[in-house]
Amino acid sequence: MPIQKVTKEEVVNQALLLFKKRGYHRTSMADLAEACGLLKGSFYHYFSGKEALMKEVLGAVHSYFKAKIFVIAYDETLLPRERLEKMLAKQIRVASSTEGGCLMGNMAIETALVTDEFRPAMRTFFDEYLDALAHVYSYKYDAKKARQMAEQAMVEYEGAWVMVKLTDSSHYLQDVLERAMTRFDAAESNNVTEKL
Amino acid sequence: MPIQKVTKEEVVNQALLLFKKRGYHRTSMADLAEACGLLKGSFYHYFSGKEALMKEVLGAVHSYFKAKIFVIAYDETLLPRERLEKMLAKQIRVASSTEGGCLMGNMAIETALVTDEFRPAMRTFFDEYLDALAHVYSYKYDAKKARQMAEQAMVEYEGAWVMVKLTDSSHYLQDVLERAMTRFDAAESNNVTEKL
DNA sequence: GTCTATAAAACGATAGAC
DNA sequence: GTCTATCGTTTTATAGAC
Repeated sequence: MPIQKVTKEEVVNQALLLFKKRGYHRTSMADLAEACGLLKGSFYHYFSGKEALMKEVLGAVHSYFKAKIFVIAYDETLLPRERLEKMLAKQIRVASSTEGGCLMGNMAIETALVTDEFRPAMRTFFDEYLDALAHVYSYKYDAKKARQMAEQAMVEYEGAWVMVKLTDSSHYLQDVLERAMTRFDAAESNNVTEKL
Repeated sequence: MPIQKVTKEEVVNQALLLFKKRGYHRTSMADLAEACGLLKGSFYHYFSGKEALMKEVLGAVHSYFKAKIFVIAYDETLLPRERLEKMLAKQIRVASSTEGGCLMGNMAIETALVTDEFRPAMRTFFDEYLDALAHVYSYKYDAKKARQMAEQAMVEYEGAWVMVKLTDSSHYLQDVLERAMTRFDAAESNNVTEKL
């Protein structure tokens, strides 16, 4: 009797952990199957292939961020400053809770120039991410400046993971958070400050 | 027939181009051989294997940056501000001149958590890079602050490539340069500014 | 002959797919 | 579990320079 040993959701979750830690090309279907306690052939019952599996993983990450991270930016029960801090802190905490840093950033670096398969999903993710950050900054800055601040926070965050992976010192991530907050607070200061 | 079709240097250079564009795991020995006009077996007269080849590539990149980029930071014929701008602009120009962005950053993301083989070489590279940037900032800031500024420029630069790869818009890199210069110039301002 | 860069063929292992 | 393709690697042979 075809009793399902693991749900599709669990398979996606295990795949997320492995892809995040070992990357796309270094993670084999056998690795994934073993992590789920399945025979590797069983995978094709859930997904049409490795690419389709990764797309589901990216979709799951996107859904999670939409529901748990991006929404914070629009939570009107919090002050804008609190939203920014909560958003960035949570994102750092979530990404740090399992090995591998930011899956979207990793995949962008590893696959963006090799295949177009994952690009649309990743672009949408980062667009919404930037929109959320820019929305918070827009309480203090005009739209253009808010967008720049969002982009700056984003590139600092992604770049910080490069250094964290090499050095194992997480202060790079904390510094990203602190600077993002400092820039938010600096809006009242002089023009020179605003340009930073 | 000891008539060399390609020199070892040319092999390393071709490998650099391919590894930069397609990543380590997506680049096969056959790909590399084809790019050099050789059969893949012939590679093993130059290198003991793929890892050894990559190590040579990383060494070549390091040597290039030492000779052409890092030295700018210590060039006393230039003003400190000019050094910073020249350094960052040249690095952006060099990395953008061929596909794939920053090889060191790409490799850090792709391999740092999977193997320790390349880690020491990459760490040394980024350490010297940070030292060079911090040295320039140290003309305007104390050692600790200069180091933070260097780290910020670094993470912004590496993170910018994530966005460039996804969006094909290079403004992310120009913004990194502009902000690094603005922070350099902001040293004379008030304390709030200096913290950015 | 000896040396060496390349070609050619084939190795075992492992990949993704079914 | 089996398939086929391809991976990195190894081996053998060949061709030209000394």
